[in-house]
Formats: sequence, C-alpha cells, structure tokens
Amino acid sequence: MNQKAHITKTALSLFAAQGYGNTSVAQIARQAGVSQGLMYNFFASKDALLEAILAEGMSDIANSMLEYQNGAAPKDALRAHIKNTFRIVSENNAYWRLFHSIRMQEPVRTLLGERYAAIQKEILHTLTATFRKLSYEHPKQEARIFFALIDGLVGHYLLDPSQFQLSLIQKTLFKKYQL
Amino acid sequence: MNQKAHITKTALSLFAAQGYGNTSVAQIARQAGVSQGLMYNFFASKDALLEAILAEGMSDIANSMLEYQNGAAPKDALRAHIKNTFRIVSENNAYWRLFHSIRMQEPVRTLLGERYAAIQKEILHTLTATFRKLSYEHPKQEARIFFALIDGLVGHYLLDPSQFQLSLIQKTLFKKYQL
Amino acid sequence: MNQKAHITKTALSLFAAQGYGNTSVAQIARQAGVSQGLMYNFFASKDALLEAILAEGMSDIANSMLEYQNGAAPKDALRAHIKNTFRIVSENNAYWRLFHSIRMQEPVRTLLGERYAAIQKEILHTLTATFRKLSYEHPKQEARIFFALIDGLVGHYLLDPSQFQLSLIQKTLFKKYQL
Amino acid sequence: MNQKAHITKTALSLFAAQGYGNTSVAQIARQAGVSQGLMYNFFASKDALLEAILAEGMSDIANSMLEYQNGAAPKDALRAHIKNTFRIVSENNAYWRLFHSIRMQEPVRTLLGERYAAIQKEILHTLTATFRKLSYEHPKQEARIFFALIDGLVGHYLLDPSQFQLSLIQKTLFKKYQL
DNA sequence: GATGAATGAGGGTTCATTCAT
DNA sequence: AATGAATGAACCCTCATTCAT
Repeated sequence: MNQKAHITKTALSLFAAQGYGNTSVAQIARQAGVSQGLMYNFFASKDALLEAILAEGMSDIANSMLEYQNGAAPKDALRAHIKNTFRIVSENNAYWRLFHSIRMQEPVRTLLGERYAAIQKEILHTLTATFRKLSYEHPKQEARIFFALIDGLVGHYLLDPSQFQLSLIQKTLFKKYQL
Repeated sequence: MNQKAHITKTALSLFAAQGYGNTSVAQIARQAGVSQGLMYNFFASKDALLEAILAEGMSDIANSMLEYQNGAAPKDALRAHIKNTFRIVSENNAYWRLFHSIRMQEPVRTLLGERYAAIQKEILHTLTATFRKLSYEHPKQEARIFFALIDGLVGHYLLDPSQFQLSLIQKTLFKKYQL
Repeated sequence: MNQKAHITKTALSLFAAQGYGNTSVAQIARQAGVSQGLMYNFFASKDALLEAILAEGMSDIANSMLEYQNGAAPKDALRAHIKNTFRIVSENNAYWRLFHSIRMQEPVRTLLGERYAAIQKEILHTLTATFRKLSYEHPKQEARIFFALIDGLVGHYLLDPSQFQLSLIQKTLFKKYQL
Repeated sequence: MNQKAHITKTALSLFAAQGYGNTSVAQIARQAGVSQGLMYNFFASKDALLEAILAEGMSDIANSMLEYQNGAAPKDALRAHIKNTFRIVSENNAYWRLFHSIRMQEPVRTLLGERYAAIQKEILHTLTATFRKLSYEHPKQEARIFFALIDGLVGHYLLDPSQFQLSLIQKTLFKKYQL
C-alpha cells in the first residue's frame, strides 16, 4: 500500500471538507493512521503537501483543453471542453471543491502563483481564437463570458452537487452555443 | 468617528488582502490604532467580526435584486440585475474579493450557513420565473446558467480587475440576452 | 518587578549552565514563572533573547578598553585593561561563562557575526599601538600574545573559578609587563 | 575502506563547521553516503559518536606533552610543547575548532568530564615543575599564565586562521621565554 | 552488515482571548 | 470605554532512535 498516496488522499478530503487552514498536520496524520513525522518524509511542509495535491489536478485542466490543440473543429473543441470539464469535476468532486475553495485564498495564490495565472491566460487565448473562427462579433468578450460561465457553473455545482443536474445544463449549453 | 466601523473597515481590507486566516487580531488592532482588547468590546470574537463584515455586504446582494420585486418588465429586471451587480462589485472591490475568497471555506459556510443558501435559492427562483416570463424553453436551466455566468464573471473580475473591461462585457451580455 | 529583566536573567543563568542549545524556551518560561507565550512579547525569538543578553555584555568589553582612549600612559592603560577585565569577569561570572562557552558555536558566530569580529580587531589594533609606544620589538605579535593571554586566563578562570587566584595572577602579570 | 573512520571523519568536519547541535544524524549519514541506521551499528548514539571523536583527539594533547616526561631539559620541553601544540592545531584544524567550540558546553563537559579536567590538572602540574626548575619566582602562577597563553593563542588562531601567523608568534614566544 | 520507513517526543512560535487596571 | 500584559492551547516542524527487512 502506497503511504504517500494514502496521505495525499486523506489530506485532500480533509482540506476539501474543512479548508486548508483549518486542517492540522496532526489531524491528517491521525486520520491517515501514520505518525506526524512520517508526513515530512514525503512532503517538505504542509504547503508542499498542498502544492503536490494541486499540481496533480492541474494536469486535468490541461487535459480538458486537449481537443483545441488537436486541430478539432471549433465547435467540436468547445463541446469537448464542456464535456470534459463537467466529467472531470463530477468524477473528482473532492479535489475540485478544494481547488475552487482555495484558489483565491492568500497562501494559495502565492503558492500556485504564476502557474495558474498562466493557464488561465492560455485558456482565454485559446477560447478567443475559437470564437474568432466561429465569426463571433466580439471573440474576446465571448471568450471571457464562456470561460466565466463554465467556471461559475462548476462553482455552483460544487456548492451543492445534489441540486445540480449537470447533464441537463450541458444540453442547454450545447444548444445555446449551437454545438 | 465611529470606532466600530473603523475596525470593521480595517479588518475588511486586511482580510481581503491577506486572507482571514493570515490576519491576526493583533494586526487588525495595530492597523486600526486601537488596543487588542477593545476589539472584544465590539465583537465577541474574531469570527463574530468576520460575520459582521459579511452580513453587512449581504444586503447589497438583496438590493441588486430589487428591480425584480418592483414589478419591472423581465428584461428590465435582468438589465438592472447585471448593471447593479457589476456596479456593486466594482465599487466595493475589497469586500467582494473577500467574500468570494472565503464563501466556500468551512468557517464561513457554517457562519453564513443557511442565510446565504437561502439567498441563493431565492435568486435562482426569481431568475427562473423571469426566464419563464420570457418564454425560454428551459427556464430553470437558463436561470442556473445566467446566475453562474454572473457569478463567474464577478469571480474572474476580482481575480484580476485590471485585465477586465466590465463595461464591454456588459454590453455583450445585453446583446446576448437581447436586453 | 520588571518581567523582561527577570526573563533575561533567568535565561542567562540557564544558558550559562546548560548551553544555549540545550535550554528550551519552555524551561526558561517555567523557571521564570511566566508563560511561554509571554516571552515573545519581549523577544521576537529565542535567538533574539540570546542576542539581547550578549549585546548587554558587549558594552562591558568596550568599557574595559576606555583607558586607552582617555589618553592614559601606555602602561597605565594596560594595567587598567587587565584590572577591568578581571573585575568584570569575576563580577559577572555567569554572563562571561555563557559568552565564552558559546562565542565559537555556530548559531552564535552568525548572530554576533561581524560585531564581535570588529571589536576583536579594534582591541588588537589598540594593543598594537600601545606596545609600539612601549618600544616592543614586535608590537603586533606582542598584541596578539597579550590579547590571547588575557582571553586564555579568563577562559581558565571561568572553567573553575574556585581554583583560580585572580589577584595573584594579576600581580604576576603586572610584574611580567613591568606595569 | 574503513566505514567507521569515514563516518567519524565526516561527522567531525560537519560538527566543526556547523556545530554539534546543528548537525543532524541524517546529514552525517547523507554526506558519508551511508544509511542512518548503519551509524547505530558503530555508535550507540549521536553523543557516543561525539565522544569517540573527542577521545581520539585527546591523545594528541598527551603527545604534545611527551617531551616533559622524556626527561628533556626544561627549556627544551617548553619549546617542544609550544611547537607540538601549534603543529597539532594547524594540522588538524577542524578537530580543534570543534574541540574548542564545545569543550565548555554542557553535553560535552559531562561527556569528557573528569578525563579532561585530569589532563588539565596534570599539564598544570608539569608546567609548574618546569618553571620551578627554571627558578621562576612564582612557578605556579607562571604555569597558569603559560598554559592560558597557549590556550588563548590556539583559540584566537582557530577563530581566524588566515589572519594568524603562527610561526612569527612562535618565534616571539621563544624569545619571551628565552627558549 | 546495511537499509530507510516509521516513530514520538520535544522544539520554537503564533495567536485568539481574558482580565486587572 | 480602553488598555496591553499575560495566558495556554494549538500549530508546524525536526530529529535521534528503532526495527522489520
């Protein structure tokens, strides 16, 4: 059994449930059934543990954008983007709740720092190009709107998944963008 | 000069800039130019101080929804909703950054608890009714989308206000919803 | 009763008896009869506490050198230097044991750093000038020897004060240097 | 290759450079290229490792005193004492820096304890006899002074070897004692 | 002999909160 | 109303040591 992964998983669920700042290393260790000291054999610090968790999920974002780079038709790319995002979020609920709840918090903004900002920028760039190909009048604004919309939906979904019918929303979205 | 308001304001700006968890009572007191002890004459705890700050802004949300209740035409109400939201957010930047950064964190979810959930629900309800009046095919989904969109835009704006042209976005939004 | 001075004094005696590294903040607080947290109202860190203690004694060294600067005759200055040094050391036993025992330890060398090195250099410089005035053949070497001798004597005295008759040593020293 | 000696040597250089308290067993093991656990096959504890290092050097002190016991003429013995001491110190720089930096610290005083005190006493005794043979007026005081002088010089040399011209000092010392 | 994962006690430090003044 | 010295619990982290392999 992989202890490191076990610790990571435990930490993730605690961070997601209680927040990063309200979760003590002691609590993580206790829940994971290991000693506090052991944690530091795998992660240099509590921050490093968080960083590791976040980095792991960062690649998911990149993956959800793959279609754009594969030269797919614009509409197909948008479709894939939406579908992938919703799938990722619903599959990895805890992680994304954590991510959304802390990406704006100060210790995290510093930690993720430019990396996340860069990803955001790139997504925006890609979306702008896509909407331009689709001959939207204001591709830049449309990109912002689309991006914010996806983000907002994910956020609301995470706040209360039980009330949220992702598949219906998705269908309506497809129609809205004629995908 | 109202000391309580002064403390609240100081705390708000610190919370927004550094996060709630990274701001100590000592720091707030120092910056506000009062003693640490005095704070506890106004607020029972640090949490209570946060609660007071958040509650204060809660009414802004309600105000941005007034148009709906005043029996305005659906489109006018949506227009007003968008305009009011953007105005409130850009006028009270620090507060909303704070609010967005912590509304998903555990101490806050417990604090605001049902009150915020109730407001969310009501907004959703009102929006659904509005879109129904406008004969949208799936008013419930449309409400969710609209709400998430506004929320997402506000979130992105707060992450980096300098890169965000609210007025252009607003115009595009109006066109999108034919307002 | 001055708490800060009380803490300082307690810490000094513990540091001197057990060494800096072997004395915990908890122990200092316990012995001083205050809470651990209080210490940090006076000193930013354990290091800062040590620094404060050391700085306090630094001035004693400077004072023992005053005679040189007052334009006294070279022999009188040397006499005063010896007498002052022995007096200071025997009056403030604990402090100087601490100082001698830790000035070469790594955390301390970094802390005292250049300040102590500068004082050492200046003393050496002054002594060299003095021995030159006294027409010694190798004033620089003589200064080093004299300085090392004083230092060595102080060191041995501190290792076991009971076996050490400072006054007799002093007399012999005076004769040796014809003071 | 002798692993034990290798560990000892590595530990010595680290202790000398950073201090005993600031050097972790992990660091020693890493630098020596062995596992942490292996260390405990050779030494019962970190303290025991230190003890072993210190004991090893203890014999050097004894060796520097051999001349006295070989029935050499008093002046030749003093000459040899000075020369041997300086040679030993400059040859084994790291060891003596370590030794001087920690001989006054508590863990060490307990460890070396009486052994070192006994050596000190014996040296003092031998020197007193020597100065008596040379008809010095106060042989006991002279012994203390001589001993402290050597010790002080070694200490200053170790603090900053680059600034210290041992050979010149030695020459001046010889003249001073007419050796 | 040799490893290194695992432990647990202890370290320094922060901080919300209290209370005598 | 206002202070700030004082507290104590909790926090993150380090490290000498052990032991199954």
